[in-house]
This record gives sequence, structure tokens and C-alpha cells, in this order.
Amino acid sequence: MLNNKTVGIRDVAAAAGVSVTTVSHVLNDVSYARISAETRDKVRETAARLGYGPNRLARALRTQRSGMIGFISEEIATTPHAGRLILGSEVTAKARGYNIMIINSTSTGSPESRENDVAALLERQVDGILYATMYHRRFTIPRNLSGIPAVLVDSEDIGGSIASVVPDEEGGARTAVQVLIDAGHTRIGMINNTDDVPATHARLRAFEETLTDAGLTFHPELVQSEHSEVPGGYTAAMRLLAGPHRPTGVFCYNDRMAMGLYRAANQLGIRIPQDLSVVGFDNQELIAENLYPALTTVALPHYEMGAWATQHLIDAIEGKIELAESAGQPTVVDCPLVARDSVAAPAG
Amino acid sequence: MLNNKTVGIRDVAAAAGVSVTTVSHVLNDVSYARISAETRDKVRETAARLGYGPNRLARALRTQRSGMIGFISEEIATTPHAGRLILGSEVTAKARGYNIMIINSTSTGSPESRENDVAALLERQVDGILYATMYHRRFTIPRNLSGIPAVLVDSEDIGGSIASVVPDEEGGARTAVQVLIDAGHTRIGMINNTDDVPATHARLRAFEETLTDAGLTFHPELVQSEHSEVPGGYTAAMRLLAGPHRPTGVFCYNDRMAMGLYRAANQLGIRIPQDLSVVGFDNQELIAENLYPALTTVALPHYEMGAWATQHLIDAIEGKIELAESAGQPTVVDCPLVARDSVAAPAG
DNA sequence: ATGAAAGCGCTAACAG
DNA sequence: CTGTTAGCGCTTTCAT
Repeated sequence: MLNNKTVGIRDVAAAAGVSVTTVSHVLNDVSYARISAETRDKVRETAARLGYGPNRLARALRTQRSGMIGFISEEIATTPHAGRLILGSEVTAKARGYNIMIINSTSTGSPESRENDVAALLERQVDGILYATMYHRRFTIPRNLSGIPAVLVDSEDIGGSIASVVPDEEGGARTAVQVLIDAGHTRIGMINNTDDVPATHARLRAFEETLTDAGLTFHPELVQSEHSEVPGGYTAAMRLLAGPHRPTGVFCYNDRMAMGLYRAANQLGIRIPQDLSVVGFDNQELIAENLYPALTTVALPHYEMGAWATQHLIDAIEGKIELAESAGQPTVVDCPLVARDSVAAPAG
Repeated sequence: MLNNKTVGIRDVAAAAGVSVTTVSHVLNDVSYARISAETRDKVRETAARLGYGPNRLARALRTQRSGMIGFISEEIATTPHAGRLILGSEVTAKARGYNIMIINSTSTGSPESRENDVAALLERQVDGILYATMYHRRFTIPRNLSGIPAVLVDSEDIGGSIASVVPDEEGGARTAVQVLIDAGHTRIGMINNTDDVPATHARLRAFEETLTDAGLTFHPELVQSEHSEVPGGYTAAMRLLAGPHRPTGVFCYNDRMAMGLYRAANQLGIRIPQDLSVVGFDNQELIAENLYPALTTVALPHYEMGAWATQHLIDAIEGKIELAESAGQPTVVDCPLVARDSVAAPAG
């Protein structure tokens, strides 16, 4: 332990010629403390001069509040999304005087390993726990996570017992499709994922509804599904674009599949956005920003979900809200449009 | 504080009918403890039955060892690299019984804000600190970081006072260029960065040396520099490829610039790898894996640097090594080749 | 308006 | 072979 700060409250007290109680009271601005202005100044000055810093561990032991929140994240490294989640959480936590402690988990781990992750945090006396999954799905929380302040991030709790926050898949998809409609497209296709996850179904549903609401007809043959990576996007796009009566606008399940579509279009001599408009989903900046033309897409609100979850977790810790009340259904956060250069009016 | 575990060592002692000392001794496997096998079993059984878990805060306060290491990272979210750094660190720390506490910083912050980040960690009584910069550069550490166990990750300390670990820029660049040479290329170009950072100079130097070592001549007009992003790569590539006597192989400063080169090549009707071989740097998977053809590149060893730094920091904390000894020059870690599909023998 | 003292949960002398 | 006890640095009740 780094005891460069070997200076504690009693050193300050001694140097200032007062008791430790007084020091504690002034440094913590205790409301009921009745201490003269001069004493206060003297204490503060002495503390500063000695370079005093509180030992948060000792305080935590005494107050039963560590000011630490545990953050369990699946696959921290494989996706840039986790970084934004952590950032949203860290910034929010710091603003409220908390720090975050990170544990990396895997989406393939056993229930016991998940419980161990939670237990490790509990031994550290964290005030609450944030559990983030790698992608939006339905998730069964570790048993020992229930009954303590916790929020599930980017997944819905199957048991419905804890609060959670997820992206607004439907809203985001509607936004994306509407961009195409607003640009004047009437024959719109979709490249979808084949995985059985909430996003797959919600985005398809929203696609269909948005078309219908706009008075356009939904053509089942204009939705092609594949594995949600670049090669899948390419394959699906080839099917979608090679036919005789191709769409003039395409909504892609994610930016990676859109990247595959770009390649297919390039290969077929179809220009984006002149001959084909495309909108993605996720706003994976490395891809969306760097594709040519830059991809118009809808952002997955990872920073915001991390921030929301942290804000509410802390509110619950501090007794300002009751997390149990929102446990029933997930809080849904907006997926905003990020307009770039891949959408134009249809040709002719 | 989550006192679901309201069960402490004294509860276990009472339930097992022994003293707290005995419980502490058996649960911590204290070497000099002389306790009968039966007592040990009884204690362990009781602890398990009651669901006892140690309060690491109390232990830390008593032992002056928190078992926490602080991790300050610049720009956690903007680069996927930070994720790998954190992962390497977290996995290593966990394996040795430590946890990591994250603080997000910025590369543009003031010296005071950096010192505050360090101070926050110090108040938490972390046993040591890892300070990671966003990219490899020369860095002045916060003043209050000196004198405590700490290692600088992905930068070299200008003051030379603390240990650091950086990627082997030269070695990585040599590897990249050698791949081109081994494939039979003799006219090789480079697309370089314009920033004045160690990587720019080291990679260029290695490029030149590797050519010379192979008996090839270095043509200054075959190195084109621009801002190290996709558009810069495109611009530089247009200059490099539009000329009359263009190279058959190109080494790019990073994968993003290589992506720009791909677009230029596509536009000029130059096929990769048939007409042009390319190798990148960084192994930004989202790009390198998904470009068509997939990009052969050299990996920046973020996971390894995180792991190395953590391993050594903990060794220092535990008194196994003296960090000061390696403070003079940075430890350099290998940048391995990631062979994909963008290199072939030169045409005809 | 200020101070003494107890105690948060644990470890480690030291004492039997 | 096992138990008593002091104390890590702090907050807070209670006294004065």
C-alpha cells in the first residue's frame, strides 16, 4: 500500500492543535458541527500543508460505504462498444464521487464463474454492481446478484428481477428506414442477421411497420438474412442486388454487413449513393466513418446506457430511488441517427 | 455497502466454537499456525456453511495491502486498443489475486487533472498504478506518480524515472517490409504518417534499413506521407500509384491508411494482391479482417503490454523485483505478423 | 464550540 | 495447539 501519504487525520489534528474529531468535522463539512471559522481555516490550512488525503478504505470500513461500484463486462476487448459503456459509467461515477472496479467476464463462462465474479466484487465491498453483456440479449443473472443494488446493461433479465437498460431497437430501426423513405425511396430492402437475438426480430418488425405506415408495400423477397459479419453482408447483398428489380435503398442490420454490401455494390458497378442508398446500424465508427462514402447509420447508445445505469445505480445506493420498481421491464434508450453520405434521392 | 454478507470472522468463530485467531489462521493458511486437522475442517466447514467471505477492506486496512491496482487510461473509449490493454491487465491481475480500478483520463488534460487522477487512486490505497497513454509517445508522468510502484504503458517516460513498456516499432516494421521482400518484391513503397511521434520515425528508419539489408535501393519518392487516417492513406496512395513507375508492394503506417490505399487501388483498377501487395500495421481487427482482401499486417501488442506491465508491477509490489532498475530504457515488446491475404508475388 | 472514546472487520504479536 | 488483544484510519455518539 502506497503510504507516501503517511499523514493521517491525527497528524493534522496534532499539527493544528485540535482533536481528530474537529478535523474530521471540518474536512467533511459535517452539518451539525459547531466550529469557529478560525479553527476551520487552521485545520484546512494544516491539512493542505501536510498534504493530507483521506484513507478511503478506513472511511469505508467505518461508514459501510465504499464509494466503489463494480463493473462486470463480458468480452471487454473484443468490441469497441464495451469501451463506451465503461466510459459512460466511469465519467458518471466520477462525477458523483464513486470509482469503478472492473472485472472481465466471458459470454461463454459457467454460472459458477459468473457468481465468482460477483463474489469478488462483494468481498471488495462495492456499493453496487453493473453487469454488462456483450450484446443485447435475454440473460439470466448470477444468483448472488439478486438482492443487492445492481443493474443489467444491454440485456434484459429473464427473471425480471433486476433493473436493466437496453437500446431502443425498434425506434432505431424506424429512424433508419424513415431516412430512406424521406429521401424518396419506395423500393427498400433489408439485410438482416440470422441470429435469434432481440435485435434481429425487433429491427425486422420495425422495418416492416415503417414501410406499412408510409403506405409502402413490404416485399419479403427484399429482406435477405445472413451471418451478421462482413461476408454475410456481401452474400446477402449479392442476392438482393443481382435480381432484376432491385431496391434503391437498403437498411442493413449493422455497419459490418453494410461494409459487405459496399463491396457487392462496387463489384456490380452500383454506385452509392447515386444508384443505391444505404443505412446501417451500430455506428461502429472505424467502419462507418471510413467507408466511402461514409455510412449513414443509427448509433447504439453505449455511452448513454453506461451513464444511465450508473446514475440509477447510485441513486438506488443513496436511497433516492427503489431499483426494484423498474425491474419489471427494461428501460429503453434512444438510438439516434448519425447522418453521413450514403443516402441520396433515388435516381431518375 | 452490500452487507448481505453480514457474516464475519467472529460469527464463524462463534459457530465453530473457536477463537477468531484460529479462524483467521486456518482460512489464511498461516504457515506457523499449529492447528489440528479436525479444527481446521470444522472451521472451513462452518465458514462455508455460513457463506463467509472476507471483508477485503478490513484486511487491507490491517495489512496495508489493498490488493488493488489502479489503471489510468487515456481515452478508454475512442480506441479499441485500450480495451486490449485493460484486458491484458485485468486477466493478469486476477490471476495473481488483484483487482483493477479504472480511471479514465484524456490526452489533452492539464497536469493538475492528471495528478488528481493519481491522487484519487492513492486515496483508495491502491498498491500500484498503471498509466496507459492512447498511443506510443514521449510522456511526462504526473509528479505524484514518482516514488510509488508504477509502470507507464505504451509511452516512454521523458524523465526516465519510471519503468515503461512500448511496442517494438522497428522490429514490427522490419517484419512487415520483410514479408514484401520475401514475396519477391523489389520495388517497395511506404505510406507514412506525418505526426512527429516515435512510430513515424522508427517505422521509416526500419523500412529503409530493411530494404538496404536486402540489397534493394531506397527510393525517397516511394515514401509518401499524410495524416494517419483513411483519407490520408487515400491521398498518399494516389500519389504513389498514379506515377509511371509504381511500386508492386506497399508498407502502410497503419491499417487505416491501408484502407485508404485499398480505395485508391480500386479506383485505379489496381488489384490487390495480384497487381499490388500491401501490408499494414496495428492489426485493427475491424478493418484488417474485413477489408477485401483481408489485410496482412503487424499487430500492436496491447494485450501483451498490459499483461507485462501488470506482471512487473505486481512483482515490484511484492518485493520480487526493483522497478527502478528498468526505469532507464523502456521494455520493448514484439509486434508479430498477422498474415492474411493482401500479399502475393509481384506480377509477371 | 470542542474532545474522548468506541468500533467498522480483520491480522498478528504475544501469551498461555 | 489455541485464545486475548491491540490497532489499521476513520466517523460519530456522547460528554463537556
